[in-house]
Amino acid sequence: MVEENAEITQAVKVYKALGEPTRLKIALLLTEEKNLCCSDIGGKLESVAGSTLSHHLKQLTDCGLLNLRKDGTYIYYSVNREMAEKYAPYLLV
Amino acid sequence: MVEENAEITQAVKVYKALGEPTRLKIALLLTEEKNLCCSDIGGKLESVAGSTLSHHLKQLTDCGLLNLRKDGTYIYYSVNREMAEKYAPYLLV
DNA sequence: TTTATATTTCTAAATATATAGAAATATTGG
DNA sequence: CCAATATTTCTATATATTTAGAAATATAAA
Repeated sequence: MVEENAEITQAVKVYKALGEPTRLKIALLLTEEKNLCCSDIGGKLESVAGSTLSHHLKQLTDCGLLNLRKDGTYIYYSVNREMAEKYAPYLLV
Repeated sequence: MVEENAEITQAVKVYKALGEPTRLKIALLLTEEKNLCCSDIGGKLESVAGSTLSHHLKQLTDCGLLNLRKDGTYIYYSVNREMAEKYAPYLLV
């Protein structure tokens, strides 16, 4: 019998985060170009409201796929390579 | 500007399929034990209706992650290793 | 052919998710 | 301090997903 455990819960979170077009694009963007902030990312996607973007970035960071670095008013995001390698090396060009 | 293309659409499908606990468990089950049929799988999961299982298996096969082989009344499923290697080698123990 | 078993399709309901506007919070620069 | 900019939180709505019962379909075995 397969059970729900922390391992599975974690993997599901990561794959759920990647299983949505805007979020997958964000992850791909950040493998090409490191350290983009929320509004940089918004500028590279077609018409996404800031609040929407914020929710997507939260999911991507909550599952551990993105790292963030605060610098003043800005928050710079980058892909956590260990996580990408473990769950989705597809992301890593 | 990041655009929606066939590549991204395909990857989103795969990750969406894996981003749900029951489906991830099915995928993991099938990497351990090849060629299980729908009801075998049902027997290894906790209380999932046949119709529900059928929908999950459809999503997993539609995105290309599972192969199927019909044999009489049964349909045997197995993981498509190329796909798993490309998108989610995490699955492959 | 009838029966039993496996799987799918149809349908409906409950739940979850994506979306964005408005207000709130945070930080920098003037 | 005040104004400008970045991001988040709150709230609501539209859409999508998960779920399963019942009926339908398919195949094999008696």
